[in-house]
Amino acid sequence: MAHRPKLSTVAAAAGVSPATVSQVLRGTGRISEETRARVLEAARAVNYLPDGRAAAMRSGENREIGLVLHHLANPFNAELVSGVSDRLERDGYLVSVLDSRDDAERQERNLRALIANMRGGLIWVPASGTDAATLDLLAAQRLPVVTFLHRVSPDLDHVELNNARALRDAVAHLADLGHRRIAFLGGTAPRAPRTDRIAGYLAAVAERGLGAPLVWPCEDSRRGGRDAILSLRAAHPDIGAVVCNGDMVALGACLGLASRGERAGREVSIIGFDDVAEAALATPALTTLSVMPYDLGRRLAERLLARMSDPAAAPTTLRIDATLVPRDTTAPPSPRRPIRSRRT
Amino acid sequence: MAHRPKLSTVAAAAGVSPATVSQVLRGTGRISEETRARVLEAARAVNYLPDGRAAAMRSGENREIGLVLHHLANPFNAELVSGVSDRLERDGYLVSVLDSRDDAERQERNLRALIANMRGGLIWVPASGTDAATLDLLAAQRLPVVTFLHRVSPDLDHVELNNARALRDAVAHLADLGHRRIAFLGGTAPRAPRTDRIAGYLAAVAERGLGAPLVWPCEDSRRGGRDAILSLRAAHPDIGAVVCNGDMVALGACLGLASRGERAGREVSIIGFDDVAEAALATPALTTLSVMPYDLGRRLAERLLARMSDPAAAPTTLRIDATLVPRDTTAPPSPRRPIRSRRT
DNA sequence: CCCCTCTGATATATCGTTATATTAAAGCCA
DNA sequence: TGGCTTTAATATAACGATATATCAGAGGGG
Repeated sequence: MAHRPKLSTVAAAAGVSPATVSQVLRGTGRISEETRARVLEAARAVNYLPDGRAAAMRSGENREIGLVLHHLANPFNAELVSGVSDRLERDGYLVSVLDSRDDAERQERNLRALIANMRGGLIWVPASGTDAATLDLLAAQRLPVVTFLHRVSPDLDHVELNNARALRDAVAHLADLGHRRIAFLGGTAPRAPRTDRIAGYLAAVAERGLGAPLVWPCEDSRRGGRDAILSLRAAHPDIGAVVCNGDMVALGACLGLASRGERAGREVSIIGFDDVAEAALATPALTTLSVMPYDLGRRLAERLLARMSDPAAAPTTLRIDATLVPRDTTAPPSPRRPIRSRRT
Repeated sequence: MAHRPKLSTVAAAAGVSPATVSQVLRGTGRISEETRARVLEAARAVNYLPDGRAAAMRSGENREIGLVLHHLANPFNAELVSGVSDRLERDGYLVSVLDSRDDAERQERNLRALIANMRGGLIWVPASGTDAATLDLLAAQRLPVVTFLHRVSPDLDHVELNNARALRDAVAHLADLGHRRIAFLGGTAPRAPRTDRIAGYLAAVAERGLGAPLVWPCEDSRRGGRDAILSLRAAHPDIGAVVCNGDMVALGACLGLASRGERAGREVSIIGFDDVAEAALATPALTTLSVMPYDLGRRLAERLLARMSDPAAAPTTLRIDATLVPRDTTAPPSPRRPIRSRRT
């Protein structure tokens, strides 16, 4: 057998017509038990797998879902992917993941290829610099889309975090511990998730009457966080607590403190954002704002399924609250007061 | 316009036949400059994107590549994905990533869906428990495949690491520093990459005439490494150095030591495997066996491209050497002798 | 002035499925 | 026995693109 088996291969092997094979495999139409068995056996024997493209083209159905995000290496995203996949695979969908690396041009390429090749639906964390042309393109394809984190259009279903509230909670936690000078650390982009967080941070600092706010930008990565905490410590030794724009930044900051012989939760209190698996595991364990990425993925998937089943419904927005998980990197500001590690 | 634009939509808009539109977009046939311009303008105006499925079906070409691996959350894999994608996107392919989570059943489902929907090629890290039926299925589809890490068939192109040699280098490095009792930490599966590493480890220990070897299994994750180093320290306090089955295990082991108030490179020397980005960044910086995952991804991609361009060629095997990168978690076994942090 | 080539466009068949229409055979009832 | 329903299978026409064949008209040469 020189080529891959197709419907007619199975038909020939079973001695029936291609139409019959299709009906057997799809479970439609009237087929006698005897031919059904013969067809199934033949399909198994030649290792037949249907060509989903042809099937999808004819039937109009499509069970492929694209998931486009920024940065696969971030464990938050890895957990999100698991949540999305588990939920959608349960309904027989195939989820393929693309990493735009937050580059609008790569994202555009990826989306074009994705749309060209799979027509089911899209879960999308838009990259910075996403332009209107990309949105027009998506709209024209009538593809069910759910955006996450960054809203790019009022016409698309959207899921986002309640960032302002989360930051308020974080600042409140630190203020309750007795901290007066609290900085916000991380990010550089002047767009929605980060600006919302900063707004929440500034509002909370003002409400509580705390010391002058300080926004200290850095790349959102472990390395960025490590370098930033060092420059921050050098420039503002009086900062006693830091809320970070993500766990990777926070863990990087912990590393930075460690390299100075200091320790998060002693000289400086640190709060992350995301609650990646590593946060509970680190030493000291990271206090962070948990959004349960796996569960979030599931909810994103369900939004998309809802959209696919009713393409005409009005666009929805879902806002998810983060909950503060106190661990060992936050403590009262008493100088030189070591804390005992709480096991996790 | 109620539906997504297709070739005939563009044709109508430009006042030409669908065949002409196809020729313009594909750059084939003879088309006057004037109609070409009109067609391109029309395609842009209606936001046309070709249906790749129909095109692929007719032309037999396919520019979709699947990448199936174990565990997206491991940064090693994230870097690998980048390398693969960058190389293949350069040639106009779409790479979609699936995570089998090392579960043979999920892998089988994923592969079936993948093969059904995309017909270009596959880069595959087979899960444990991959069975012959899966291999038969793949073989019957005549899909170009490159396996990575785990060889499952002599008929498929394969890329693997020279694990035995890498472990030998690691043990040699520790022995040269003066260590006598060295353990191997990590993994549980009794299959190829790990058994090769253990074999190399045992051989090196024997050759060097070191103290009794010790294989200490654990889950290959940060958590697994952390827990394992604690139980290992408790059971065998005389072990002075550990070679780990991956950087995640090694970094976990460092965390475990830290939670005891110890430090990798002081009480115990630790060597990882993979050289993920975090390794150089951690405090202390992790000594590890580097395989340059990004570059490795590129090489995998090139293997696959070669296979796709010549499906009849004999299957090849590529064996990649890891190089030891000494950083701060390895040092002479002198008790209580702190080492200076080497910046990276 | 007719035949031939060249150009630029269109008509048609095809890829591998599935949905629908159609047919062949069998069973039933009067 | 003849018409009518029921069952089980097949024939046929799409889906949206591309490859190939075809065609109409312009220009050129004898």
